[in-house]
Amino acid sequence: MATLNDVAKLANVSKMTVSRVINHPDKVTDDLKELVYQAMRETNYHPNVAAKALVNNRTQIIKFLILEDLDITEPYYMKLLVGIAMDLSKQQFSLQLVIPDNIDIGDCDGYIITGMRHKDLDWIQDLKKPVVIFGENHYDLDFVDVDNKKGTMEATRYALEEGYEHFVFIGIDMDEAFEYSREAGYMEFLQERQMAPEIYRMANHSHSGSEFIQAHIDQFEPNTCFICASDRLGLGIERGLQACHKQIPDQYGVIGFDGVFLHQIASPRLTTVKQPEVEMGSAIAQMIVDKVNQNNIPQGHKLFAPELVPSESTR
Amino acid sequence: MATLNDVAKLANVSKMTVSRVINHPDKVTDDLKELVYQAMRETNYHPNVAAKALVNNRTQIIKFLILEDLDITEPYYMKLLVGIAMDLSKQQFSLQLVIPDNIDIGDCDGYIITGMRHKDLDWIQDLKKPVVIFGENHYDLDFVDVDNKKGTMEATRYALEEGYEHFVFIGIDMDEAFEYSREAGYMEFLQERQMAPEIYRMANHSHSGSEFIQAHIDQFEPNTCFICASDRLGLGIERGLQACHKQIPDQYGVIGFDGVFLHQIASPRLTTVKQPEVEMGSAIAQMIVDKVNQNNIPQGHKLFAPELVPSESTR
DNA sequence: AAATTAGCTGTTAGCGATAACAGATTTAAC
DNA sequence: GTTAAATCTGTTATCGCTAACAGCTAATTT
Repeated sequence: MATLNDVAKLANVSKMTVSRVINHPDKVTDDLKELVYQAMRETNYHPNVAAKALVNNRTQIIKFLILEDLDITEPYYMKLLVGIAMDLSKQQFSLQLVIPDNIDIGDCDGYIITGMRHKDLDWIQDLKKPVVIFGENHYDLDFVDVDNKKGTMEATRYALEEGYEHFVFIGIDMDEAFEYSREAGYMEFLQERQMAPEIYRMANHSHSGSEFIQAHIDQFEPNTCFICASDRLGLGIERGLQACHKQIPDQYGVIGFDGVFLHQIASPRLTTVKQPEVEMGSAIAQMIVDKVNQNNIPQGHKLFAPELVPSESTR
Repeated sequence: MATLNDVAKLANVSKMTVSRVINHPDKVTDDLKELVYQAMRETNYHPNVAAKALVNNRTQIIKFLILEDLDITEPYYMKLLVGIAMDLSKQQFSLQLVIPDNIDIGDCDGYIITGMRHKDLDWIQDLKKPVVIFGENHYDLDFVDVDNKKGTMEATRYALEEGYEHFVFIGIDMDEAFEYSREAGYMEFLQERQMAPEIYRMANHSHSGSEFIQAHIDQFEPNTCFICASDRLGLGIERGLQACHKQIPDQYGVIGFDGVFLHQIASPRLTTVKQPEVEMGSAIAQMIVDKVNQNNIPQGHKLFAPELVPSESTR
């Protein structure tokens, strides 16, 4: 591998000039810059990450902490991870995956955390390195998330446009910001139209959705659309309706949330609110790298517009 | 952070001795070793990865290449990744995730590759760094995989023990080693008992399985058990049977393969051949690290015994 | 008992990069 | 035209660690 020195010799300048061309190009004349760029191309120069890390007292490592139970979330993070990993490597950072039962050893330059709950606030605030959260929160922690409220709002609007007359929200019984936002989007849309919301909350499992429907099917008139807080619940609702011999999408509609894998394997395929996972991953990566480079200054938050993907579970 | 120097001072030895205690403990007397260990504990010493990497001309980075389409495999690799990541970080390596549409920049010490197909052989053999494959192959490339043959063998045995009389294999129409091994396990088991195998191959999608059953249900007498090459196919077979109003598990049994997420959300829950993903991940990590440390010498392969997990889709 | 050897431990140099300072050159100012 | 200021480039030292060699002590040999 070519080093700074090789480039410097070829360009007939000092290592320092080459280094400056890379890190402070404004402090070098254009002539020299051209020379150096040329030499870099000829030698196929790529900076040595270890050396850079050493001299900057960095590790070039970002840790990705998944605080949720993997058995539940398994498919969810794969694409997010891809988005994060792609962007981090472009910036010469690598990723370390950390899950709870994996004692966290070794240093890093920053953390990306997902699945954060209230109880985690204390130790997260005590972390000495920059942190970015995936998932909205009200703690002044920088975060990236999908616009949950907008998602359910559009889902409800879509259900209305497709001619359903009743709208029931199937939520997750968790005391977390994303759930409140999803409920809020649904409620706000209905209230603007003088309609009363109807919300049920349950554990985020397909079987809870299925059992719930079978136990309460009498309460739900035909032409009802179920807006669900997750595809997993949506899948369960579909199953429950099928067990009751109801027609989807004619008699009942179902809309999920996430658009991560599960909606594809549902039958009928689930209309869902799809999250732009890869882009969100990139954004998180960008945010944590910026934060590392800018001395841990706050970055605020970024909400991504979800996309309603119509499929077979609605008309 | 404490450095070698800090430890050395506290223990009243030279940096070199401390370094030796870590890397060549046999070349240091026990007394000194104790002293140094004590000092390391007191200073809470952790080696600086960047410095180590720099001096060893390493990157301490392993790349994980996923050559398959992520939309298909999404949930599959998450736990494997966790296993790999856990073990790699223990050895002070970090992971870089690489997928095809992500130009692969930057150096690394070794590769873990999954989803390899025949056509990939050439460039993989040309890689200049150690490689370990996830997935069996006949190319003399070191690999880790589940014992595919054993898996379908046990699945078929289980179906027989549960009283099914006919055994049909639903395979994936891919010309790859893992598929042949899965078929071989099924065939061998039947042939030992003088029974004729019956194999159908199709695309690895739940919908292909479902359509296949609906088109050919007449060919399959009751008391047949379908041994599937994937949970995805198993799920589809279940759906097809249900569409034909057949009883699972009484009239027909279904056994999947993988045990990665999908079997849980099937209804009835799918009996499956579960792969020990996390352990396989650890093994891959260990293998690639050994290979890096041992100058790229061949490591052979490791097959992991799968576990048959009975559930609702068989008696 | 002197000479050889084996076994530890310490010293030096260098991995590839950068910050801080010093030095050289150009430009501006009087 | 000399001096001061501004701008650019090079030199030196350093980040934390380890290989290679040098140096020392203690054990072994003759």
